[in-house]
Amino acid sequence: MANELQDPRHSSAGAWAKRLYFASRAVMESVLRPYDIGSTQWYVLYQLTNDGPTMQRDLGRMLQVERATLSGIVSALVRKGLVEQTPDPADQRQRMLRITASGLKLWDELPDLALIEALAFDGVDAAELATVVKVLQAATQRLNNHLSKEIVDGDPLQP
Amino acid sequence: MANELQDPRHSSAGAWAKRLYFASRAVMESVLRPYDIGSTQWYVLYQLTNDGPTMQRDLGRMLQVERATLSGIVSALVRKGLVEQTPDPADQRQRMLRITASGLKLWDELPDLALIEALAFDGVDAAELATVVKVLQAATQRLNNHLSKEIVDGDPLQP
DNA sequence: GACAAATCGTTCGGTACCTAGCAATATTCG
DNA sequence: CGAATATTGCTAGGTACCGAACGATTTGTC
Repeated sequence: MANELQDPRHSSAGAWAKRLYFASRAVMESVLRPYDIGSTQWYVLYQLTNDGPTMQRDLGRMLQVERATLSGIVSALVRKGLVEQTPDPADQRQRMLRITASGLKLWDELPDLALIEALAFDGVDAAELATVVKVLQAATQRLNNHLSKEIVDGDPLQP
Repeated sequence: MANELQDPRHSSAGAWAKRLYFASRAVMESVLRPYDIGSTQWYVLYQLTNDGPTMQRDLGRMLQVERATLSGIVSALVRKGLVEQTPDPADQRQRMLRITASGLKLWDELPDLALIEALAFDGVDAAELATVVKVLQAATQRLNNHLSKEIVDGDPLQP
């Protein structure tokens, strides 16, 4: 992101969004390290445990992650024997993901990561939190809009 | 981050922080793609152009990036011939980074990335923006504190 | 002066993210 | 029906991040 410019940048909301993201990931990964899984792998296990077998395609949408990315994450879990990946009989293009017995066993040992979110925003005023969500959401949308327009119009940042 | 849980998570401030970070990076990278450099590589060029030759050690602190990470970024820039890395005569452990003529030439062609930050938060109320920074900063700090304590106390999330 | 400790950069292995392009399979439409 | 199109997942190659371990060098201390 290169957001640590002296000027407006190192104290900007964007820079803090990045820092929070990395701090949050660092906590999750330090908690998960002993179990040898990463933060997104954790979510896949969460999903498969709580909602049962899921199509890889649908999981990608829930996670908002590209197919290529999820492909790597799933293959890591399959390699570790925690998840089973089988072709869907109805549509051979799709893959069905299912947690294995070994995956379920690991899941039961895992600490509750939801506490991290609680820890981060503990005691913050609800109205302020709502403002944060509103502003970040709006900013994200503006950037994403810009991104789509760019494809059509060329690069508006370079007049 | 695995922050897209149905429950409180996919609408939480933490999840939006992640989304904003990635949206912001996506915009930067789409702008920089034609020039074949990444967002952090851009910052290194920015620094070397504006503040002159810099120690790799100091650059790491400015960017708040681990030595291992910066090492890779610098070697990518050196490979592309944009940056020159030489040992500091005074302290042979340290490396001095300097932009090359070719790097300077590229820099002059690059669009102004500062506009991205402006675009994202355009028209947002200043007071709200201040709240966002305050909350994100506090949350980051809580997580980082937790991280340091964890090393001493073991894992407080797992009672 | 010599040995221990700290610092700096690199390499290695891992996670998570992306685009681009490919192969296999489904679907749509003439 | 059969050809064009869309969807799904994969690989390859790139960026950006981390921790751990290693070598080289400097600093601190006895």
